[in-house]
Amino acid sequence: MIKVATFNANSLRARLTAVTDWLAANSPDILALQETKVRDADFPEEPFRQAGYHVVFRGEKSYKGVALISRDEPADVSFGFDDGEPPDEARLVRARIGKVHVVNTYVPQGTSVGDSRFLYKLEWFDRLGALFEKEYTPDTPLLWMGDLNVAPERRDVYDPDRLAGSVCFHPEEQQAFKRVIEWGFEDVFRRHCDEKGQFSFWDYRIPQSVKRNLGWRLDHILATEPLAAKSRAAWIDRDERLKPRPSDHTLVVAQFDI
DNA sequence: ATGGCACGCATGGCGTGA
Repeated sequence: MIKVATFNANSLRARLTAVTDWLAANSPDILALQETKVRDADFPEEPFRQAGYHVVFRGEKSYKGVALISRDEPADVSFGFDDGEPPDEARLVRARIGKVHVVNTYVPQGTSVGDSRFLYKLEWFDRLGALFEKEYTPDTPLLWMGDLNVAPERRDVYDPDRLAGSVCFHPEEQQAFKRVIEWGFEDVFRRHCDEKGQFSFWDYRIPQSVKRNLGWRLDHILATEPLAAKSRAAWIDRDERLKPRPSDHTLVVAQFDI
């Protein structure tokens, strides 16, 4: 069995102890991090090495940043897109880890509907779809995980009527996301849990948002069909979000029998 | 009521996040 997880840390340095404690307590084989908010020269590699993990990362000052933390040494590591447009390396890292290919993305949040950054987000999904098309096949044992910044369905936000048309819960984003999925992914979390009210993000600004469960499901673990068929469990670690000084996201976890 | 809170920064207010 292998265990994989994804986590938007909202600053790795602010969350370093939380992440290393979580690794020690949960022993995942692969952890995908987003929003590390640290330039490569300042990345805290040593605590992960001491914990027995390999780590590859790409970040920039203050914003963005992705990392892959793994028991096995990652092979064929690459960052960003290679499609002639700006590569946006601090949002995409991919590698082969053991028998599995992993793509870890921090999809642009989009700022607000109509903003140029919202259009960039929609294009970003198209670029990602082209990357999957070019680099993999749906038969590849492939994991796509990360902060994808889209709640795909009504059951994935706390108040779908109120939030209808909001950034991260907008039909155009959902369609762009769905187009990528239709290339050959299955939502591994949804394979194991179809309840509403299963969230991975709760806004800091809403009082008692976690206890009131006013959240969004924005962080996802998807897999191609041959790999999804081997998944045995998936869950959201809500308790981590209830600890002191949390990220505004929490971890999504899945296990595979491989 | 479109607020709030957390983070990083050649900080003391601002841009960003979602």
